[in-house]
Amino acid sequence: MEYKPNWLARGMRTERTNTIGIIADDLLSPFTPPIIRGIQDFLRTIDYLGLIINSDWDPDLEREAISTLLGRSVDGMIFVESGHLAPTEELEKAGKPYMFVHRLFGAPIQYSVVPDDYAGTQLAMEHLFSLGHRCIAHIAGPSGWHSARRRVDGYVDSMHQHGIAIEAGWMLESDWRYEGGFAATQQLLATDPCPTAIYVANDHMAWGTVEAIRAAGLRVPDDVAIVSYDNRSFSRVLRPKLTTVSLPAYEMGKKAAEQLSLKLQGETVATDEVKICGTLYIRESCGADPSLRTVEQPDVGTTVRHQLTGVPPVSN
Amino acid sequence: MEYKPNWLARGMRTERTNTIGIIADDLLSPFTPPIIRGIQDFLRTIDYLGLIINSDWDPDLEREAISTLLGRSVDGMIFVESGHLAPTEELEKAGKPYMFVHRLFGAPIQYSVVPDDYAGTQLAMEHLFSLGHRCIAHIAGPSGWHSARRRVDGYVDSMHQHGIAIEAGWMLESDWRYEGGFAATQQLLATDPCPTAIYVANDHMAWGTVEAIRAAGLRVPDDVAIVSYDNRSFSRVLRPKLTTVSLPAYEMGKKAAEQLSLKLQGETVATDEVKICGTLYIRESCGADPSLRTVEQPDVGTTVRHQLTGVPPVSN
DNA sequence: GTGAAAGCGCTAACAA
DNA sequence: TTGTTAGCGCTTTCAC
Repeated sequence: MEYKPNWLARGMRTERTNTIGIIADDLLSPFTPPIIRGIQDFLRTIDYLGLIINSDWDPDLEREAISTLLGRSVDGMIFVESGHLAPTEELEKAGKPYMFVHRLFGAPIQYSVVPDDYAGTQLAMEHLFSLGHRCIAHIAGPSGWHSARRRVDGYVDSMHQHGIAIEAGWMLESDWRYEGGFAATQQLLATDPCPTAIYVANDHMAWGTVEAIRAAGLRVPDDVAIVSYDNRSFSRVLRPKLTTVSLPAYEMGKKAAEQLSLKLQGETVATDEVKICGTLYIRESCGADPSLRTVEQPDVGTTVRHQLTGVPPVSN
Repeated sequence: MEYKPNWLARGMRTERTNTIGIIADDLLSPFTPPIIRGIQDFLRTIDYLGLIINSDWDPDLEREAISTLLGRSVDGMIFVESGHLAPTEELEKAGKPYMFVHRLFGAPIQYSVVPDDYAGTQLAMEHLFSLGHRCIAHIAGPSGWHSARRRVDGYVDSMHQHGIAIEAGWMLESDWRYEGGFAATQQLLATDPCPTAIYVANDHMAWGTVEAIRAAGLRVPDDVAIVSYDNRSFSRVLRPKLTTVSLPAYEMGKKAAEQLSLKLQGETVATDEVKICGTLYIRESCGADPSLRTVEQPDVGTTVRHQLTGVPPVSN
């Protein structure tokens, strides 16, 4: 009968606000929006809402955010790509449940959802093997990052599992960036024996790899095949379109929210890291048969917008 | 003395929660995160927090979101890229202030912050003129979008102001996408007289333009110069790096929050659209003297992260 | 000036 | 089962 409860009053009484706090390093980091979207979509199913604060990688801001959120009586918290924090004393004292998603640095931590970079790497490597490649090089990210190290492990193990020795110079550490990928590739092309395929640890560097190969007068994928990682939105507009393993940001966010909701209901949740594996998006940069290509989903929203406005779906 | 107020109780008493609702079409739309970040950064200065809900371009979801937010007693609302809504009856009845940011379609509306695409276009065109170009073509976005139409107006007026006639075939409507830009450019290159510069209405199409020009055996910027619009993050990793006018998403969000805070304080705010002009990022695609290039700021957070982790700043 | 008390809307506990 | 009431923590009002 038109009755609309006042959530403030209810929250005051029940000590439950149906709100959680989300502390993100920075909303503008590339994976933060999809992680948060995943969180939001799960929260919606349990009638929760999220209050988002940016900590900008600043420990003081992060502490302040925790304090602010506690003052708002949130029921729990999720730390998104939060850099460094072991939960503050204040958070522990409050006894509210919390989760971490996609912590990038530091030792592994409890109640944390992370990408399964090792398994994702296997996906990429197996694809290359299935296409007949055996001389596969790897351009890695900076070793300070979890993801970079795990992708290296995956590469090394994968090669060994196929009984292939990794030649000197086939594994290079770079910096995640276009320029780094470009430079590393130039080095690689001067290697003997020269690899026929390169597993590049992220899409940015892979872009540089594509351009370096072209600059050397070679073609992708005919002369050198490329697989990379992340499935950033530009990877399907680059030519050739990149074959890449997705970093399952959305799914990770969803999972973290799900775990949190379990804790919210008082259930005991396994403390160890939850690993989520991405998917291989088969496109053009490996030369796989076109019939194998992943069918691309339109970006969320663009089809609805299309129906609404008559304006065609736009890739984001 | 360690006293921490309970915001719920305070809110119940004062009818002020220091919280606003943010209804976004979709957190994953490219300009939504920077707009929200702008809102958040302003809100922080007045001790407010934002509750974000995605409406996914669905009028029903949007109505539901308004209702949810009202139930949470937010003090006001901001609609981010919300497609269509004239405020619902319920919102009006609640008497809470609200603002729109970056409404993409439909008739102009009150209390709305939008990009000044006309002025931004002048920036782009003047840059081209200053480089000596007179034969300038325009690849436009779909005419259903405000931004596309205003960018066309800016182009046409700018040409006329310089006393230049727009040749037949110099103005093409496309679809915002890489493929559209590519195809339009091929058409343009077959035009006589062939333009020496192209003003492309967004970065995505401009990417296609670059590739089409290359495919025709011509060079950017030597044979054809390109300016575009939006300043998407990939525009500075594309080679040549795109000279482009930014869509000032962050600033728009900030402004909207500022306007809302004025309304929150009971001040009367001008009802007409607030227009925010972007900035011209001079890079490589127009062939401007290197000394004129805009100095690039590192992405928010990456420098802090650098200090924290020893890992170099990464472009997002 | 200081201090006590009422009441915001709800739910949980208790009484009938 | 149904109905009544106390009280969550704060601010505002009103009495002193």
